[in-house]
Amino acid sequence: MKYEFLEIESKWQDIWEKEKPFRAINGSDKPKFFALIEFPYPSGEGLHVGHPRPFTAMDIVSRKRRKQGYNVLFPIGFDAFGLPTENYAIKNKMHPADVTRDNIKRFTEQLKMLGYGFDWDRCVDTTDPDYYKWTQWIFLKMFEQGLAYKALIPVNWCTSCHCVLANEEVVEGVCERCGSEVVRREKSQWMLRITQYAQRLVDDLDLVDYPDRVKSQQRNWIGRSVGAEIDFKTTTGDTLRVYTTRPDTIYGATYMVISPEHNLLKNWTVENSDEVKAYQDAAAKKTDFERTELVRVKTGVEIKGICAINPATNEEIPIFISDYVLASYGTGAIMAVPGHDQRDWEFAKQFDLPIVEVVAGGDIEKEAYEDCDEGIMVNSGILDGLSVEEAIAKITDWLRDENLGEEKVNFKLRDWVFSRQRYWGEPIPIVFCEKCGYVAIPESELPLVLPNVEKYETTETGESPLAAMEEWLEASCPKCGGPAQRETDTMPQWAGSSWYYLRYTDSDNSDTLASREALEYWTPVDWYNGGMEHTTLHLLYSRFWHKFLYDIGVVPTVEPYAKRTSQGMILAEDGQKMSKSRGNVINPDDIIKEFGTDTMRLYIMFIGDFEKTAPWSQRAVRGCKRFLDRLWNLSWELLDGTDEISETHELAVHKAIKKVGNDIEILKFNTAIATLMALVNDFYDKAPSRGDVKVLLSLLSPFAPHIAEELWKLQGFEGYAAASPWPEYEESKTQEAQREIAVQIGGKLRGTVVVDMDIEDDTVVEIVTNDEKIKNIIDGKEIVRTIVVKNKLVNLILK
RNA sequence: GCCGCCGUGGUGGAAUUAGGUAGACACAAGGGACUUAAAAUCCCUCGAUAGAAAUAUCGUGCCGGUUCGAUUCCGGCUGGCGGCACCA
Repeated sequence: MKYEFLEIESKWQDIWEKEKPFRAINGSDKPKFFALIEFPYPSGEGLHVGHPRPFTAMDIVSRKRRKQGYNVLFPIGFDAFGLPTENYAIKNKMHPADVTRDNIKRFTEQLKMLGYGFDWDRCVDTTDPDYYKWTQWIFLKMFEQGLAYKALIPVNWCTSCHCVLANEEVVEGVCERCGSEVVRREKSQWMLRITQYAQRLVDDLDLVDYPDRVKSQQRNWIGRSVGAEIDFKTTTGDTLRVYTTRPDTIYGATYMVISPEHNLLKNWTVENSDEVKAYQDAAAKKTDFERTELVRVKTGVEIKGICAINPATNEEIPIFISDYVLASYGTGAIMAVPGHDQRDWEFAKQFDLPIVEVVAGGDIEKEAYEDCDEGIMVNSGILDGLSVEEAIAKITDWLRDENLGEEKVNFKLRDWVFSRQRYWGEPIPIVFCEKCGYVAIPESELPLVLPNVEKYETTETGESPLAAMEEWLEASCPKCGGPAQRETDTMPQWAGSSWYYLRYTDSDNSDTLASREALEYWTPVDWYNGGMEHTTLHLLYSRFWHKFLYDIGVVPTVEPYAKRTSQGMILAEDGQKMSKSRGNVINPDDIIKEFGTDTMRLYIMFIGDFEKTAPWSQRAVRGCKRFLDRLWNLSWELLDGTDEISETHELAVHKAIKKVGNDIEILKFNTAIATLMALVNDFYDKAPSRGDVKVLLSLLSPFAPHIAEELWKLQGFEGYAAASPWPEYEESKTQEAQREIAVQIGGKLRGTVVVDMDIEDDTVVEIVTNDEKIKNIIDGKEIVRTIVVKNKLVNLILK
């Protein structure tokens, strides 16, 4: 009988469709396991080979957990709002909702073809009003708590998407999505106060099991730093407050700088106001990209006629405006310490300002001495002779006592720009009333359904397409009943994905986003696998939302995800990123058609270290197909022997159970598969019993579920391979009775001997020294030292 | 510039948890069997150099250190990848 993989695979997929063996049960007594993958964005291109890598990995883990007796929730859904769909709809003159429906249909078919054990009954779609009702509800709760607010701010404006972007969506000065130029614009935008959670987002990283690279990237992005705010008086009676992480260097502050956007001085008796104004105007015109990425020659203008007074030295120091100081960080003004800050040093050189050394140890003639952990304070009045650490403590106390400043923690994290001038997103459930301001629509009116519009093209002016729709715009104020205008911006794509995992626990609930009972049972997510590219986007955003929901008593846990892992990217055969424009995209459908789903699943897991990038190899796919062919040829006929593990293969089988089980837990799917391949090779050397094959099929079933199920049935084993308990090994049976150990002379391998496991060191040495070959080498020399590593080696040091 | 990760055969990658026989498993290549032939399948070889062979020497980016012993630990360099970046 031939291995008709296509027939076998569709047969089992039909059975799963009908019998729903992968359904998760609410209210079960079993221990729960919540496995999560990042739900896909249903693009027009369909699945690409990047998708199956994380999906298959978590499918394997889920299937193993089911076999281990867990009630497993492994759900799937679609993150379907967003720009690509809208752009595609515009281009092809379709409605985004229709495009979304078609794409979801295609994705669903493809995912089912890959044989994933998803609980399809809990499938969510972020564009479904029954779903986004709760996205809007969460927004209203945030608005209620003052965490959602509207502000006129300089925003990142994508010149191609005609839309604002969050800081997280701007990569190297261009739009993360389309690569177009991002410019600065002043716009009134809805904002979410994620900064209020900055400290907790940092602290609680200690509570979760994330890879270090993820934790450090989030910490880096949040950018916590400890320093002090210090007040500097000006000669015109103003107070300039600055933020510094190095208050100890205050005696070296020889000038001050304020950012061009800020007008921190009330008493503006500037002698050269034209010059200052011109500089401010020029800075305003620059994009962020120009301000940060281009030539970093320091520019600036001195504000003439006003000086600041250094509170430590009581000396008058000049004040400059310069665009190397950012308005958005700290207080928007700094005390410049050119001796110990390279940027200040460059500026001081440029403008011929005094550079004073206050920490000894560097050479401030050449460059600023920044890394002065070991330096000693000099030229610093009360701080002289102290270490930097001591000086920081002392000056901070002094500032507080003198009422000149205080310790202060700052974050790089900015509030989240939450509105988008696009059609295909969740409407923001707010109206604007002349009398009452921004007013929430009543909860009872949710969902606020996205209306059908004639034209949903973007506008150059930066207005949402909804703004052109009068029936939409006109509303009445829920507070005073007077005329009001609806918000026309929509939410960003990250909104729906910030809480979707919660919906899975109780996806049909119409009274609440999920019942308390379901949340108590299922959350937190036990294992969440997703891409590194979401570390400072989705992963951070959803941690923020979750913490908010915890604070208002909706969810029972502080953190959404107990454990996070990340897959590496799949590159094209040429080592380049796969992309349509390069024409090197691999379509999973083609692989499945030619080799079958099980081969596809195996290869994508065998390709290399799961956490690292790996290039696709069309040839190597054959190796995995060959493995399944060999397995099929070995075991489609009824085998001889008992249902017990045979004595012949006892060692190999027990070792395999241990190795495959452990490897799945630590994401070493490639070596797990290698172990299974080696086992089949063993079975070719010496015929296996039915029991040996039973274990093999059970171990294989999470990886290649269709063929495992088919062979399970052909052998007449009870029930389904997927439902059979995960095999157990006996530690004693994973140990060989004898072992080949290395014999080294002076650390160099000189031979091997076979000895009994765990025998006495003395006995091993005796065997080794009596070995013919070793004897010849030792002959005539004295053994000065003998090192024995049990079951591994003997090393003899000769003289 | 700062933070994190990585460098192993012709190729993808094992071994790195705790220092202990480097190259598992697979791809490609070469040889053989079967076949009219090809494909498929099965068997063998496969880091480099020398040798008929046994074997010897070298070999995990480079230099050095610790150690009986280093792919693994430490220091320095070099190349690559990812993130952050005028954040005071």
